[in-house]
Amino acid sequence: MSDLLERLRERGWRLTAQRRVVAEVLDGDHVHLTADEVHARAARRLPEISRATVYNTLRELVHRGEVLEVSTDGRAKRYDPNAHRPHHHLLCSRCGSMRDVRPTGDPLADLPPSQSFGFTVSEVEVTYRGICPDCAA
Amino acid sequence: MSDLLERLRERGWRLTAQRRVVAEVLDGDHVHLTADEVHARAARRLPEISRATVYNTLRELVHRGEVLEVSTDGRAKRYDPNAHRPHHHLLCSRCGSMRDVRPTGDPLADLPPSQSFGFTVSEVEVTYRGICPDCAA
DNA sequence: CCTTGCCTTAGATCCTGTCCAAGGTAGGGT
DNA sequence: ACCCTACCTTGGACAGGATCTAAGGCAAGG
Repeated sequence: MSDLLERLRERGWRLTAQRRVVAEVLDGDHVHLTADEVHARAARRLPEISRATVYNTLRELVHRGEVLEVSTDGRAKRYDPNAHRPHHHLLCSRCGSMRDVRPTGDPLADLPPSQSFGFTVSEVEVTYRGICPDCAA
Repeated sequence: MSDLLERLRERGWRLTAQRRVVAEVLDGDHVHLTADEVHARAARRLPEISRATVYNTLRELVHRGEVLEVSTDGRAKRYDPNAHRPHHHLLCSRCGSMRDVRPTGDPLADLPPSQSFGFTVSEVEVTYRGICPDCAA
């Protein structure tokens, strides 16, 4: 993700300490953090960073297609830095944690035109739900 | 859904005017209403019904498997009375409206065991996103 | 028809996320 | 190297969705 910042700057993104830290946090563990978790981690390196800035930055990264926003059943949204390789998610119904998965098959192909009801379909999201090893223990 | 109330009463559900009205609202148009929409419609027949009761009743219907709860990307959850026939959803990214769809193929079968990461997977949800005919117009 | 325990209610409260006005700063221009 | 100015950041207010609470209401078994 080091080139991410470079790429964005070329597209006219003003590079600030706050944005750098947010990007670095996302680049880190490749987990799926909530906005508040991103804020907490960013604040370890930049204590004055505000929640609003984290939200703003995440929103823009999502907008620019650099980060994926995944909603998790009414809990806080999670942010997935793995935006460039198509994949789906495995969600723990108990604790809300997630993992990336790459199922076989193409669900978009599984939607016959007769089932489109006039929608212009552009995206499919597949969510597998279950109990994660930690919660099962 | 007329037998729904019967079924629930047999399982020890106390039958009240409020619960009856909520069930009737859901049974109606087979659309996907939000909790507030359910409340609004219920209030047309039972003006004193409170939001809390609608939420309580919906939560229980979901818990008992009689109604499906579908989250829609940070907007209000929607409630789907079509809980007994497996299907998936088509969601308008602009207005949040939904339709049921029945794609071919079984996404659960598309998740190889090597991709389960120790989760006990019990459910798959497929969400097709796009623009509905009304919003495209 | 009475009693009991489950329901309902209004309103407070919580959680996520967005908005706002005021002050700060990156970085192009000179 | 320094200034400007447009863009960013900030904290706190705000909004929407959903849950919780304490007090009173009522279904339905006895």
